[in-house]
Amino acid sequence: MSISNVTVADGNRRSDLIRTAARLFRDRGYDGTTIRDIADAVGMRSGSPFYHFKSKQEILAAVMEEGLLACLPAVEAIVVGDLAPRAKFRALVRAHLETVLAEGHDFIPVLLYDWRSLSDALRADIVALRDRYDQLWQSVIGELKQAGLIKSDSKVARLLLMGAINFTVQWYKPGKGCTLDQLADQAVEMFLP
Amino acid sequence: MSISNVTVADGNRRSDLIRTAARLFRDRGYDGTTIRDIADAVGMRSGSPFYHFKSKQEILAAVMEEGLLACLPAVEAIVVGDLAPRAKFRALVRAHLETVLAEGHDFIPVLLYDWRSLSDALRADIVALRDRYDQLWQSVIGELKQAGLIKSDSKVARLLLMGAINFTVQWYKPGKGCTLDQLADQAVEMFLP
DNA sequence: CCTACCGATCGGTAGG
DNA sequence: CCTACCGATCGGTAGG
Repeated sequence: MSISNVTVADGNRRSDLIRTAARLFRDRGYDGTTIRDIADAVGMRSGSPFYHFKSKQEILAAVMEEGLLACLPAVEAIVVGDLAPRAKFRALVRAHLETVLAEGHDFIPVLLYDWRSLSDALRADIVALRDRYDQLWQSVIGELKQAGLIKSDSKVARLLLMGAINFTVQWYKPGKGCTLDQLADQAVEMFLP
Repeated sequence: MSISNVTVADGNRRSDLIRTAARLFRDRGYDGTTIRDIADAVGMRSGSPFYHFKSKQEILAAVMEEGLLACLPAVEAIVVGDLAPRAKFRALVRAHLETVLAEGHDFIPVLLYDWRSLSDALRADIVALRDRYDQLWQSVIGELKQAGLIKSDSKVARLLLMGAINFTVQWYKPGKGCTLDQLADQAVEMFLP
């Protein structure tokens, strides 16, 4: 039981580091954030994060991995659900906006912003998860195409659509302008006839 | 005349630095590129770029400013031209794809990728140019809306559309998949009824 | 534009 | 997880 307690405590501190790093990485970028920044923000000394992670890079990878693992289930549920193509697309867009824009959801924005900062070795681990996410989108786009709601090449369509949604990270301010629901409605209305 | 020669020579070296910095910033990011990298690539010693620029930040600002100044005229010509709304939008998308994806066009991708890296003081100088560019897009979107080709809010429409196009920077590989012309056609076909 | 250099910062480590 | 530290790198500068 004491071992279990230690494990839990370690897990919490590790989670603290990941969550805090995500916020800092999102605000200042990976290179603009130092280990000291992260340690300060969670109340550790500058050397202590390396008790939980082998390197700063591994913190970045953990942020991205946790972000993907957190958002995949909801999207998978949408995809296997039996909504009509248009409604399914709307749900997908809405879920993605939540993942990317909701307060405290800093993980996927870090993935989008700082993908380049991740070393090749660690990137390989994340790519599999990212591909899974992309495939889910691809399958919904495929249904749209079959339903005649999209005419162009499915792959390019997916990339353009995800690009439009992902880029909201750069301009959307929570509480200003429209809500995420309104934004989802507008996007669907714009992209589907 | 000797003064004029010196000025020209300086201008060339300065341009070399800007162009080379743009390429390196695009490939490795602003923080991932050192002054030594840039100096090496143009055949200078590490201290010499500071003869042309006060700081690394000013090189970044110069890259972004030059990129905007270079792409504004073509877009302005399109906007004041008398194409029909749909054709005008197509021309705008095509021009923007060229700006962002054509080989050697590294300036605007740097602006998109590393906007955050620019200090507040220098960013203020660039914002005016960037706003001008955005306004040109906004006016074309406005024409689309008046023509009934777009239903949703014009500002959100512009941000989503520009996002889709800007995000191509992250996935498009010149010479692989489709050409810029095909990509422009697909985008227009997708976004307009 | 080069030489020679500095001051600061930063990721990371040894030892406890 | 802390203390104490190091080795490397980096933006930038003085003086020519």
